[in-house]
Amino acid sequence: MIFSRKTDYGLRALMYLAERRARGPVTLSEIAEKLMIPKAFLSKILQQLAKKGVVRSLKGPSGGFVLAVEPAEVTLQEILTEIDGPTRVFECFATESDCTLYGDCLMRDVFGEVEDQIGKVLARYTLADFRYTDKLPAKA
Amino acid sequence: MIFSRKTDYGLRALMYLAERRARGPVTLSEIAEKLMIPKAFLSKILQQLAKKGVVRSLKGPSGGFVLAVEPAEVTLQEILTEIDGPTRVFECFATESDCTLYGDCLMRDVFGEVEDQIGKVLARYTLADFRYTDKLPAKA
DNA sequence: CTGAACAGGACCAATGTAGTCCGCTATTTC
DNA sequence: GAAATAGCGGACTACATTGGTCCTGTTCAG
Ligand code: FES
Ligand code: FES
Repeated sequence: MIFSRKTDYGLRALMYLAERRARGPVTLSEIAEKLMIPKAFLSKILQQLAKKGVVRSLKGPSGGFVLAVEPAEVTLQEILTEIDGPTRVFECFATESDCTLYGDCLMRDVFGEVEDQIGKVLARYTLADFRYTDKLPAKA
Repeated sequence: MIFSRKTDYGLRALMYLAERRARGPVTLSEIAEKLMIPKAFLSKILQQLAKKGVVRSLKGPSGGFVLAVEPAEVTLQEILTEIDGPTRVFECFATESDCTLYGDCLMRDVFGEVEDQIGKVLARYTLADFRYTDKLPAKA
């Protein structure tokens, strides 16, 4: 019951890209380094987001990644769905055998409601609500 | 992002116990068989719930498990927390190194809000809202 | 043409979940 | 006070998912 590390990485990378959007493509290496995310792993995540059209990727020298959407136009819900698939909260494990035994089992409804509420919250925020602030760590 | 099978098993077992409450202790074997849950696994779950005081366990012949609380007094939220721990939805993976870099990172708040909403829904239902109905499968 | 940069497939490691086994202890019943 | 019954609890295994690596392309600016 937790969003994956992939989600965290992806979201933070998008924040970073949102901030640099005007300044042209940002390389994988830069993002990975600044955000301390394993490069090869982040590569997969960005590839995935590129396929979904959230970012655009440019090959070759002076290439990199650019945010392909208006930060204010893309909700957290959309992002999380694109990274990790739809937010599912419950799966009836009795399905095959005896879910039918429970004609009035409320679990379906309760957890459906839970999913709706999660969706509602996530849909209220967009990338524009998040800022990557590049200040130095307090401890330094 | 899904509630565990353990949760499903535990919840269904509690429903069953709620239904049989008046008729004295129910053995592990009976619950496991009726609900098609691996016996040894269910044993662990019920042990856990026994320690938390949700069920009471009686050893020896004619022993078994009895629900120790009023079905209407225990919310889904409490049950799920007792089975799987508090519902956490997000964990900042940047914590040690650079979470402090993001003084105004909203993730904490957004996901906190998500957790609140989940809690609210789950707190609205109690065991009494669920019924274990022992009818035969439609297909039979 | 060359080197910077992403693409993508195969692969590996760590983690957590699901599930098993077995000897131990408590309780009842005779 | 046996013997049978039922839960306890620790150690263990199996499996799936997630997190992460590596290496060989392909594309493209200069
Ligand atoms: S038994 Fe299938 S949803 Fe409740
Ligand atoms: S960086 Fe830690 S919560 Fe956002």
